[in-house]
Amino acid sequence: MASRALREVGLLELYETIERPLVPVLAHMERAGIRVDRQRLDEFSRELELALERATRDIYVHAGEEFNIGSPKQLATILFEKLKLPPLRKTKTGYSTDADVLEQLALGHELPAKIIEHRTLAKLKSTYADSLPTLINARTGRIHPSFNQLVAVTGRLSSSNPNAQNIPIRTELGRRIRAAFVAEAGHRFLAADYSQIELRILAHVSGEESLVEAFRRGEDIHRRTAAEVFGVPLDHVTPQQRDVAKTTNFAVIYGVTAFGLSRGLDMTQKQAQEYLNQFFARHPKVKGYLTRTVAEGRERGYVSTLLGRRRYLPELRSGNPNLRGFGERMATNAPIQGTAADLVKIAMVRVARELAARGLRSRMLLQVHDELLFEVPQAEIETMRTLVQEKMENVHSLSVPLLVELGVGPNWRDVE
DNA sequence: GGGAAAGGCTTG
DNA sequence: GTACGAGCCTTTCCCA
Repeated sequence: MASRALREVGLLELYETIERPLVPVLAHMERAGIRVDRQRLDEFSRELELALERATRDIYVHAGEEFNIGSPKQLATILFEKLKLPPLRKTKTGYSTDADVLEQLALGHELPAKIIEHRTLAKLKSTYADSLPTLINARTGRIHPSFNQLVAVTGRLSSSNPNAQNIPIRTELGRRIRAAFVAEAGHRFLAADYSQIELRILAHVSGEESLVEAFRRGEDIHRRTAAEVFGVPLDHVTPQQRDVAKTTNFAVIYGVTAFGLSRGLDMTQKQAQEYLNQFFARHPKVKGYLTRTVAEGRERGYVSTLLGRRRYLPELRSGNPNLRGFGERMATNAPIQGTAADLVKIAMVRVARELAARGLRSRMLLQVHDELLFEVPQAEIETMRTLVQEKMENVHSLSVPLLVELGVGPNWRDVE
């Protein structure tokens, strides 16, 4: 019987208290769906079309001929054969033309920047502005994403048809897509985000005092890291130093390598290695935690989250150094990403339970890994602010506080 | 004509 | 040779 097998591997509680109760919560979210403003997207699509036509004409002029801009193969021929620009990186089948490469090439020619612009516009148009309206359900007038519980190996959810977890936010143009996700008349969206949840989990599981103390004091964690790594007082940290520290912090969570960090920071591998050495010198317990986690994974064959969720990693015993390296990065990342996923899922179950128990009309609509989005009747806004923040922040007691940031607004872009 | 692979871009 | 986890789009290739 399944529950006996789960009990034997210590996963019964995870199943009974998190995964199974989550099923009806996800079902409710899928049935609820979310409203998107078709007119707004259609209008934006027409604007994008005009911008694409302009960009296309520009590109043909700079290239000296017409070609299919959507074809990396044809683009590579133009850039690296016709225009003799330097090929910076290879793919399996030819020369890479990705955004990183094009940004470098843009320093020496006008065409690459135009290609980037064209790709940005084409992406927004095809994936979002033109696709989302086709997914509007005729009966509900809303789109109904699927939340997949059995896809991501770390325990995260994924989302499809559409993927509601990669709606643009980083650029002004992209945020116009987000603005088309609108709350029902008489309602507002309430967005609740965990602040720095993965770094807080790293602080907790490693026991690293400098991180734990910084979070307890409510400090800017990247600034604090910069001060330590660069050996300067907190108020002498430059924005550039903070940026380096921020990237380094993420690199550690991702399973750090000097190579990867050097790419992220646009510096030599040697310089990146020096930052890492300095980081680990100042954070010895983080170093110890990472080493311990990999060793344990190698011995047991799997690594675990705080709540016992497992990721099996046979790669850790591979004789192939490349494969083993992958395994080691996955081993350091999975417990952190997976613990965050566990905590968010628990919070979802508890918030849903509270909504039902109190007969509230607010509905949970989306989960984006460390964020929950609710549709809230005007009259319930203050109640929901308090309820959601309390349930999320107190989901589990750690050695550092969990902080949730709230925003309210008429659409998913303008929540503040 | 259709499916799979490749390359690329979006997000946390 | 490399950052961790996903999904969707267009082009290209290959086979029936």
